[in-house]
Amino acid sequence: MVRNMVLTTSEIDKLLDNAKLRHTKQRAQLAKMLFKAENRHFTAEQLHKEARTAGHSISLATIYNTLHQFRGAGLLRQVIVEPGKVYFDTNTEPHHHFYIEDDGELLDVERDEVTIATLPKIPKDCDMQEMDVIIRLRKK
Amino acid sequence: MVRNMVLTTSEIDKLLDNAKLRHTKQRAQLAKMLFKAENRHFTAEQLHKEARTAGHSISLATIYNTLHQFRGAGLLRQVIVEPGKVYFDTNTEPHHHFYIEDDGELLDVERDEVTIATLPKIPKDCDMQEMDVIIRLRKK
DNA sequence: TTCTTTTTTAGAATCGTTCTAAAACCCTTG
DNA sequence: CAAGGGTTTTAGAACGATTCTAAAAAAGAA
Repeated sequence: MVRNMVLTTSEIDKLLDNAKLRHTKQRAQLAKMLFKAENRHFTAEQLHKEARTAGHSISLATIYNTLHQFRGAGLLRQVIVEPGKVYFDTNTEPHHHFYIEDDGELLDVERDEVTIATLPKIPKDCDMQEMDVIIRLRKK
Repeated sequence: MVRNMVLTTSEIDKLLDNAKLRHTKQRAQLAKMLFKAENRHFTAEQLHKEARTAGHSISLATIYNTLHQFRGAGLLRQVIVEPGKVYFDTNTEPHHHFYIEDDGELLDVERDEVTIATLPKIPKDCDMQEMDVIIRLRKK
């Protein structure tokens, strides 16, 4: 996917097509906000506020619906680091996270910055889904 | 700490002393339920139900208060694997987790079953607090 | 015992998230 | 372009886990 700038209208059309989602104003606006050059971490509330600030009137319910649809389409990933709050991440490549507990900030850790030499034996009746590595930090 | 069986009354006294908590019926009952030979994972609700089944009448508020106090004393650790639900773990040694998504079950992974050869550079204004490794599994 | 402080408690409040059902929208087809 | 049928959006209610509140109970000190 092209991500070195804000997506053009036709790129958004393509993105929604690939995700098998109908084209609506709200989904296009959110896609445009989210899929830019830089990956980002955010919560539903944060995105809602940001959308309102940008002049888009999108209900919170639609934010949640759309985030889950984008996630289902593999465009977003969930990160769970704190009780009672879900972060979303536009970086869907395998990677890890720093979590700065003081201000609730998430930072990506590239996959090759953590080398995992041994993995435990997976219980034989299970398949591995994914591995999350979260390094919790505190400001000095 | 002795943990190869149910704690005796005097061991519970010692545990509460070390934690700098006053001795109350509820804290003693919960300590007795939690700190046994086997480490365990549980939520506040689960423990509440279990306490009622065991014939102890402990309010949910007290369960939450006590779990946080035990955690503050280093007797419990929190594990966050699912939005909107906190697990507690009696194993406070550094270790990792399998999380079986189908039934919400947590399993310990001993520290030495995962070898982490390289760690990322910690941002210079931060200290590492802890590292959580969660391996998500799904039943075949 | 009596006094003071701490703990427990039931229930209200809160927070993030999901649900509901009605209105708005989108996409045909005639 | 109008009508019709399926989707999407929406406001607000509902929900589940957790925290708060303020009053009653228990603990410890004197």
